[in-house]
Amino acid sequence: MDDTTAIVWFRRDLRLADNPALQAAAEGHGRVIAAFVHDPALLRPSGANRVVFLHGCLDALDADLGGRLWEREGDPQLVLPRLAEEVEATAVYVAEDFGPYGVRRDLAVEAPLVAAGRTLERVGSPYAVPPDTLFTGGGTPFKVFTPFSRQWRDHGWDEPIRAPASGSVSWLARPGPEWAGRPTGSGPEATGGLPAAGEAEAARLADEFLAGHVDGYTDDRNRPDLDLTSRLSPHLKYGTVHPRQLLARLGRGAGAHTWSGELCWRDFYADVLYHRPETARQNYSVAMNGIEWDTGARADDRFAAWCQGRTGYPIVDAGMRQLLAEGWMHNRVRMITASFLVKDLHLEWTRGARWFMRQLVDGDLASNNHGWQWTAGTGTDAAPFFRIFNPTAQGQRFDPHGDYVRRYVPELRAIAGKAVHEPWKQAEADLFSDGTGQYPSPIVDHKAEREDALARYQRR
DNA sequence: TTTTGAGTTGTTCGA
DNA sequence: GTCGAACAACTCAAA
Repeated sequence: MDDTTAIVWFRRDLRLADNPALQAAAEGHGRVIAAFVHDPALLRPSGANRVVFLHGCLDALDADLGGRLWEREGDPQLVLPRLAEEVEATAVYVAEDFGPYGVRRDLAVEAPLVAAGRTLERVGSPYAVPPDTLFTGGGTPFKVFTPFSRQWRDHGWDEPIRAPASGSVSWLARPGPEWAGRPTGSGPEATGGLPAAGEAEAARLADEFLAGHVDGYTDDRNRPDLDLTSRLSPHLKYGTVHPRQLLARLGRGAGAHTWSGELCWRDFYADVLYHRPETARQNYSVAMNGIEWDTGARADDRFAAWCQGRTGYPIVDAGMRQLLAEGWMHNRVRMITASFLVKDLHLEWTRGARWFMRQLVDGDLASNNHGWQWTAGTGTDAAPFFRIFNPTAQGQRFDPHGDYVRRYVPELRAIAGKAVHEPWKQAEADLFSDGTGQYPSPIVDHKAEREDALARYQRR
């Protein structure tokens, strides 16, 4: 350790434990500054939900640092070099960002730093196995999940490192006077409350999940009514926990294997997006570019109905309303609602992906947009595009008692059991007996739209 | 180079 | 209700 100053620039790694960038900075420098930059370019597309969650994470991090988190607002390529000069830092440490914007931003930040005789040190990443690590025998990036996952498991990951003991890092106090305040997000915030943020909360969720529901995860994960998933996705998004910390604690059971596969999907899609950054907006499979999507006034009306959870298909509406209420949706229902937008309403996946990104507290560009591409049949999945979810059958199968639907769609609470998935079969008097307002009739006929979707995909 | 097996998560239909 | 086949045809990855 020498007598120099380093900046640890926190981005989506808002934790002290198992943080290699922080570790490297503390080992190499006598003084360390913890910094976070509120970047308008990232703030703009984020909905209020993620901004609120982010602020919770920053509050927790600042508390863990004894009030020594330096926050700034502005374009990082201006803010970071200025801060480095102000505190005479010789290096800025970050966890590497592999997203399309992150790669560009970090190069733009690095140039002026280097010009001033400083360095940008990329140490670690938000992934168990970072992008650009695994390749096929032919040396190309993987395009299929299963062979990627085999190599991912063979490759393995580092053991987590502990948080530095308190007092072992010389965190510099931030200067007064106090910073003006954080920029807030745009748009409405979830009406039903957002999940708790911060590293301690992530650890609590992990403890709870790994001690309990992980065992039944293989089957239970598909049941939105039971809601036995880990709820760790927002924490993985903001790095209040690293996947490595979770993988290190997983047992050998079937549930643990299935769940680690979800972490593998996260790494896979990050790898795919890194190698094909344009697929954040465009079809991964160019062969699908000819698919005809609906546009115009009727399409806009249908899109609005979908967003608000008023399609007349109960499981779809329950999911979309859960998203509005909580900024989160159960993954099975994400697939059902996505399939409905693309295959029943014939709207382009990018519209749905943007709406999800705006609402989701865990919204991650790679996972979200490539999940959408999987549903739309434009993505990495080589499987048949005629896989079209039947929203009624999916509801009956995965919400077998109708509890999930009734939780989020009050107009249907008068219908008991699984019959709630087919409200159009109810006598009108029974349907609205509790006076909670009118539930819409289905805005489209699934059977007909399924045929239409098949035809469109064949014509492409 | 050629061959071979496989590809997250499904639906419908008919026996 | 349960079960198996058909749904079309292609691309990927490894042998």
